[in-house]
Amino acid sequence: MARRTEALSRERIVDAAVELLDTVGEGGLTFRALTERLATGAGAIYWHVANKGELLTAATDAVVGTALAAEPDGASPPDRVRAVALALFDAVDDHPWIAAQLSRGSGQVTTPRILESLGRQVRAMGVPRSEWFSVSTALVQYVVGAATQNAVNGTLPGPSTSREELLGAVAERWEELDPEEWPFTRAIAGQMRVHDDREQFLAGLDLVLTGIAALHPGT
Amino acid sequence: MARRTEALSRERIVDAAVELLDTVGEGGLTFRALTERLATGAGAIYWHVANKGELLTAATDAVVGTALAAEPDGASPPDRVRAVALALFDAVDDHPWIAAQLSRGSGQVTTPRILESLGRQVRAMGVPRSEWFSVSTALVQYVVGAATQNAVNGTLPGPSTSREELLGAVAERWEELDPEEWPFTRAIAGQMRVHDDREQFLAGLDLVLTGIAALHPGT
DNA sequence: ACCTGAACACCGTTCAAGT
DNA sequence: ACCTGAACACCGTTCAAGT
Repeated sequence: MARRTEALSRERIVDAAVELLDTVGEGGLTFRALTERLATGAGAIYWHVANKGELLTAATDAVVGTALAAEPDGASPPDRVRAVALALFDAVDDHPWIAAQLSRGSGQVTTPRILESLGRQVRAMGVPRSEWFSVSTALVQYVVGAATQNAVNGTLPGPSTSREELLGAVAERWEELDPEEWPFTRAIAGQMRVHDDREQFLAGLDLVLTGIAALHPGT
Repeated sequence: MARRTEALSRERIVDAAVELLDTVGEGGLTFRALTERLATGAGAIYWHVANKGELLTAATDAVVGTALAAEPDGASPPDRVRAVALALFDAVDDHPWIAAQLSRGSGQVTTPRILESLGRQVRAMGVPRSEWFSVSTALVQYVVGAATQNAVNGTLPGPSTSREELLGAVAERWEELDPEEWPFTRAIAGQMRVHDDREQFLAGLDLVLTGIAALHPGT
């Protein structure tokens, strides 16, 4: 708290950006808000950061990097895949603005982190080398895709809405669809209301892991 | 071409928005550009559309809706899953701005279309009803996630760059990484250079489909 | 080398006024 | 009911000037 006049640095700028994104959302990250928060001028920020896009990429990379920094816990390679996947899932859940970011330019920079982390487990599972690329990429796509879409579902109405209300609202909308045109979606609306996001995420991951084990039985 | 004075309508506005997004990209969709293209004033557009967000959602929904409109071709349910998945894949490939959109508010509106289309095939595969939600959701997450991330990879440098140059650039970046820190990513950099996106997308889909068949053998 | 802050060009949205 | 277009508030970025 006593850091009145700490030197401006790229790191402090990125930290402030993450804070703003977390508290005020994507629309709240503004150079004016940043200058105020950092008690400086706009030009000072531009000295350390090329533009807003680079700042968003750096913020995304910082958060994901932290989430994946620890060596993944788990007795077996599939368990470690689950650990990595959950770490990312929780990071996106805590910082929903990451979702849109990963579907933009930031993905180019940040995805390799996820690929490296998951890929090592693919290798450890004994998948033949010729399939490393295909299998690890598919795994990354499921994990990032699922985590991302989950965050989308979590941010429709006001920030005060509870998880149950949110799922209930979606379920209600689904139940009002024309049954002629939307038979399947209507049939599962009830389960939307009661499902658990993390469990569902892990269940989907199990499909992929089972598929890997079946199609590429390791050594 | 002779439609000099066609009445303004929500549909014409959305069509113009899609055109702008396709040609000038996400940053090119501007109310000024729209008014010029439609030869009208800003207020006229706001009469038919609440705001820019709604316009983006409508544009996304229109494109995805068209892509999924046809009954999916295929002899078996898995084949029809592949048909639906490829239709979406190609739509995102042709309109890369959809990727970011699906990771934002538009997902809420558009995802049910994809869920319905894929879910019907899940049902046809004989997956027990209690697993419909879990399985269909996971499938949607893989398909949307993979299609989305693929579009991210396709739009780094200028629009003139060829597919090979693009993959080559990514592969090069990966090959320059520190091998101590990035052993796996470096090991697969070569395959990044030569892989085919659609094939890779289908290979990943096969992992999921195989997992479904293994964990939820139908009737 | 690093910071200040006014200025510029541009954007989404509104609204009184028209038909 | 639908359209016009000027006006408003706000944003990202630049840059001459300072230290």
